[in-house]
Amino acid sequence: MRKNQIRINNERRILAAAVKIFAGYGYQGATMRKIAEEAGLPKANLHYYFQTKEQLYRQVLDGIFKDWLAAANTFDECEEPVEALRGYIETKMDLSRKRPLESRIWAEEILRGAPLIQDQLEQTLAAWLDTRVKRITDWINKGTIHAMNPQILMYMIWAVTQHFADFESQIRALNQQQNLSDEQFAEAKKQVVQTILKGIGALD
Amino acid sequence: MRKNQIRINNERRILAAAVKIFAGYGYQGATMRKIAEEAGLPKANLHYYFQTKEQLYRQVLDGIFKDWLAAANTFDECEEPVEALRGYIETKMDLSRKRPLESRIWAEEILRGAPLIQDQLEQTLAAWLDTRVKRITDWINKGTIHAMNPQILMYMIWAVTQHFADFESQIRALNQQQNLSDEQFAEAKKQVVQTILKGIGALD
DNA sequence: ATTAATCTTGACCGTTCGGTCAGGTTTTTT
DNA sequence: AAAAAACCTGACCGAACGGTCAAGATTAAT
Repeated sequence: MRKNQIRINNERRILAAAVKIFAGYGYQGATMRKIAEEAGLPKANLHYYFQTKEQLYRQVLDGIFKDWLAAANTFDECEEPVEALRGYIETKMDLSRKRPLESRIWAEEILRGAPLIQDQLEQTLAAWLDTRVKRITDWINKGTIHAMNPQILMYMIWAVTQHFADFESQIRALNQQQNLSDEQFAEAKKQVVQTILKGIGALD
Repeated sequence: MRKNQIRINNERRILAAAVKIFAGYGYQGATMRKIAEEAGLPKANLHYYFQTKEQLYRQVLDGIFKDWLAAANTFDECEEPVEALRGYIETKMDLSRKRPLESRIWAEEILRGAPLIQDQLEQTLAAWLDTRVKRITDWINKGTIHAMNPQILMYMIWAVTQHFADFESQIRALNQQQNLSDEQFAEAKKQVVQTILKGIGALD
C-alpha cells in the first residue's frame, strides 16, 4: 500500500506551494499557474496528482483542520483551569507564529461562509467544542473561575490568538513596518494569557 | 458642486451592491457581473460611474475605514478607563452586529496583506492608535489599570469584537446552525466587556 | 529484456473575466 | 424649442482562467 516515492514527493511539493499561494491570494485569487510556478512544475502535472483546484484546496484545508484540533492536547491533559487554559492559549499563539499561512487560509474559508467545510464544523468541531465546554462548566461549578458562557470564552481565545496570524499585515503597519520580533511576540503571548486568565477570575 | 440626483442614487445603489458581493465572494471572487445583477443595472453602467473594479473596491474600503475610526468617539469622550473602554468595546461589538459585511471586507483586505490600504494603515491608523496608546499609558501610570502593552490591548479588543462578524459562519455552525440571537449577542457583549476590563485590572 | 504502469508536458479548448465603445435616450441648460 | 450635457446599454474584445489530452519519457514488475 505504500505509495511511490515520486508521488509522495510531488504531492508534498504541490501542497506546500498551494498553502503559500492560497494564503497569499485567497481561493479565487490563487491560480493553478501560480501554484505550479511556486512548486516548479508544469501546470498539467498538478492536474495529474490533484484532479481539480477544489480537490487540492480541500486537502490543504484538511491538513489545517487536523493541526487545529491537535492544539487542544494541553487543554485536555491538565486538571486545573490555569494550567489547561494557559497551555491551550500558548499553543494556539505558537501556532499563529509558526504557521500563519495556514491560519489565514482557514480564516478566509470561514469569512466566505465556510462553503467547503460546513459539515466538518457542524460535526467534528461542534463535538470537539462540546467536550471542552463541559470541562469549563465543571470549573465554574467548582467556583474555580467566574460564572460565564464557556463557548464565548473559547471564541475569545480563538479570536485573539489567531488575530496575530490573520492580521499580521495590520500589526506590522502599526509597528514601524516591522513584524513583531520574537521578544515582542513573547510579550504579547504573556499579556494575552494574563489578561484572559485574570479576566475569567482564574488568577488572584 | 452638488451632484445630479441620478448620479447620487446610482452610486449609492452600486456601492451597496458592491459591499454585499465583495463581502460574500472576496475581491477576486466578486465580479462586475454579479455586482451589476445585485444592483439591477447593466454591467456597462457600473463602468460609467466607477471606471474600474479596483476603483469601486477602493471607495467601499474608504467608507469602511471611516466607520472604523468613528467608533472611537466614546473612547475619547470618557475620562476613566472603565467607561472609555466599555464604550469602545460595546460600540465595536454593535458595529460587528450591524455591519458584518463591512467587517469581513476589511478582514479580507488585511488577510491579503492590505495591498490597497497599506498607506492608510501606516499613516492614519498608526496616528489614531498612537493617541489612544497615550491615554492608556496615562491610566497605567496613575495605577488605574495594570501595567501592560497598550497596543496589544487594542489588538485584543479588535480581535474579539470583529471575530463575531468575521467568523459568523463558524459561530453559527457551533450554535445549532443558528445565528446568535439578540439575547445571545447581548450576553456575548457583556462577557467580552467584563472579561477584558477585569483582565486589565480595571474592575475590583 | 520486455512489458506494464506510472509520470511528464506542450499545445490546446471552452468559458468567463474586466473593460471598451458607438450610438441612442433622457435630462438639464439656455 | 433647440442645444448641450449627462446617462444608458448591447455587442464586442483580448487576456487569463481551469481543465484536457495525446504522445513521449521514465520507472517498476515480470
